Amino acid sequence: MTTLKDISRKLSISVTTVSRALNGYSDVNEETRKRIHQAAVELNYRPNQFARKLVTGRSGLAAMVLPDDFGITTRAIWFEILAGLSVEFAKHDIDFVLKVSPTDQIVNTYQRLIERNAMDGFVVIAALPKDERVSLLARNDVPLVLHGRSEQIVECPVFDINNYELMLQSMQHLLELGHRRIAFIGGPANHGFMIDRTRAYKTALASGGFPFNPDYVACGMRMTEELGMVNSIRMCSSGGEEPTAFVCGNTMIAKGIYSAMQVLGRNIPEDVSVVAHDDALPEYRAVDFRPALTVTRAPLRDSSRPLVDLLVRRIRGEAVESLTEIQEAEFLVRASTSAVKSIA
Amino acid sequence: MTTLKDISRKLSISVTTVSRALNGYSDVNEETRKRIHQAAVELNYRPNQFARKLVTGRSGLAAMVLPDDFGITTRAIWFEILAGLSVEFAKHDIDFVLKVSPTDQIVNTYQRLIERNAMDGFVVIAALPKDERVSLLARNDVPLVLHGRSEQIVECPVFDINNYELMLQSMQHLLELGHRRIAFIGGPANHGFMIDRTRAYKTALASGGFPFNPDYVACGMRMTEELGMVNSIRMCSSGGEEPTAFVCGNTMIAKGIYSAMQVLGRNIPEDVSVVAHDDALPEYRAVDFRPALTVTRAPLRDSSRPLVDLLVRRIRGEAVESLTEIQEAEFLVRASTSAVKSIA
DNA sequence: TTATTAATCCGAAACGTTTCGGATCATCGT
DNA sequence: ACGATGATCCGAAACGTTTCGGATTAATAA
Repeated sequence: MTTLKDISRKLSISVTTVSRALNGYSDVNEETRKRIHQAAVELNYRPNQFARKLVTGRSGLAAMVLPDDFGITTRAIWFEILAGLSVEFAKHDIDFVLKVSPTDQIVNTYQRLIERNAMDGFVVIAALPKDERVSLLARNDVPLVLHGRSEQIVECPVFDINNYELMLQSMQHLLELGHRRIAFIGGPANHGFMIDRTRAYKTALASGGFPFNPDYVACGMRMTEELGMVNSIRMCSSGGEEPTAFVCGNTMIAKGIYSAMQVLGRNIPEDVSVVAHDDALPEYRAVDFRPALTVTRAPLRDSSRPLVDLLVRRIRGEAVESLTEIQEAEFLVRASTSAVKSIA
Repeated sequence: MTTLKDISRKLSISVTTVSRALNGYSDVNEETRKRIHQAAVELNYRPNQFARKLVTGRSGLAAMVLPDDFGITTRAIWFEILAGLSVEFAKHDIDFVLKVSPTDQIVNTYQRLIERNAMDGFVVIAALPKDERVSLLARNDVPLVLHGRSEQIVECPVFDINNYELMLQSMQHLLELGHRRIAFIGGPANHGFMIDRTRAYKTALASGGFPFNPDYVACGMRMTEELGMVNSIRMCSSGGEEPTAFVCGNTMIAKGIYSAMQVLGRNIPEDVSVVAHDDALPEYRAVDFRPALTVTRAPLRDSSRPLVDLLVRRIRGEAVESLTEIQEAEFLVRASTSAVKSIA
């Protein structure tokens, strides 16, 4: 392993100057900088990040901690997120460490990580309105980036998609098609994105002058096929007025509804329209649904870059006010929605 | 952040002694060790792993690098592995870093990681008989643990399930039920585990005196439902003699075969028997198949602990000869296998 | 000419550990 | 009484960086 001292010796230049040359300080002659750089590549020099950490306080490590029961979603989706983060962090020369912890130990895990003081920052997914993780990190002044907005007044960078707007779009589309009894099968009621979407759902109904029926909205901890299946079946066989359209928190839920409708002998979109939010998961491609699924689309893949960029800028000490990014979703009308059946 | 020096000052004991006390050396009085420990918890002392790394050379970091196209399997399964590794490493106070890299850049990624010299070790999954990753790591003398056996003569700890034996068991079961035309739908032909299983497949046939028919074995890069589906359909509609039984590389493939058989109007197990190897993935529970699936079972979850333990022991410098662990699979007969239909 | 200034460079300290090579002191065997 | 032994402790160096506070020289301004 070659060190600064090796370069220093080889060139008869002080370690200080070698360090400053390599770090781009202005007080080193262009000529000697060249020589130093050249020697560095010749000797295949790699700075020792641990020595550096010791003096700068930055380790080149960022972490994410996940619940071992996979929380709101599935393994596949967590992996999608992890993979994206890993490659984006790598672009900034940051190693991405993954912590998995029993759900009831999550806060303790954060606590220990904070105490060890080894991570430059954290990414926190699926913010709750009052999020203990967030307040803990913020209180200890460790950089974090948040996926999903939080009610807390905490100075940290945030990335989110515009959940309110995308829900509004879906609803307007369905309302224009004449639907009135629109069901909403979403995710965990306490999460920020669900709160936004539910608000938009109610707003859209109200702005059309239509009643809000609580029986038409279903929440569930895990946004899976099963959730879509059991809730759509329940809603369609309660004996009361059935919904004529479903809007789904994601494409997995939609998949469940497709199965349910097949079981119940309902046709999409003739009998019931379906629209979903699409995170663009390769395993659940909305275009491959039969019929192809109408969606609001915001690829999960696309969120890793902004998340990482925001966190890196925070770590570098940029002002937090500028560090908020809201992404709009695309709206893609396909074959799963059509005008409501006239009530013969 | 409290350091050794703080404890040292508070107790008027040298930094050396504090360090040695905390690290369990024998040359410190039991009484003072007590005082030191107490002060350590009072001050909430956490050793600075970077300072430690600087002098010991160990960083408390272990890594795994994955292809961004997910290689032989699915996101969900990679996540299952990652989660297991993360919690097991945590037990040894090691942070687990995840690297995702374009498939054709994997070796470069390893190269860079080795040069940076920041990782204490690597875990390498799905060994190829001649594996460039393995030889690269071994050549640079960095600790690794291998999942799956490799032909290479490289001194590294290995964990594997007994692929040969489990295949033999499945085959014997089917042969005893009278099956002769047994198809094998497995994974990528170049991987160690496939080589072992294929060898067992042939051995079993040969030992019964039955012919090996290459049309009955199908390999594929990705062991998914699709692989099971298309290959079983192909085999059952080629016009020639159809297989009476399938053995599958995993339960996803079996799921694909179940779908295919339904499409083709075949009944399991009346028309065709199915047995699979079961990694115990929560999303594909063999007992939940209809009919319940006969399997050889070796939970993937169970592999993280031995993998991590082996790597940790290797890092600590234990002799490598002892560091090989082969796990036997359970054999569970359920409803998907039955005696072959008599050729009326 | 002389004091300033700018351009380059460098010594030494610091970050928080671990570890080598003793030092000190009481006890023990003879 | 005296060297040996064992128990307990410690100073200082080392790991590889960064950075503070100058030092040196040459060019510029007065």
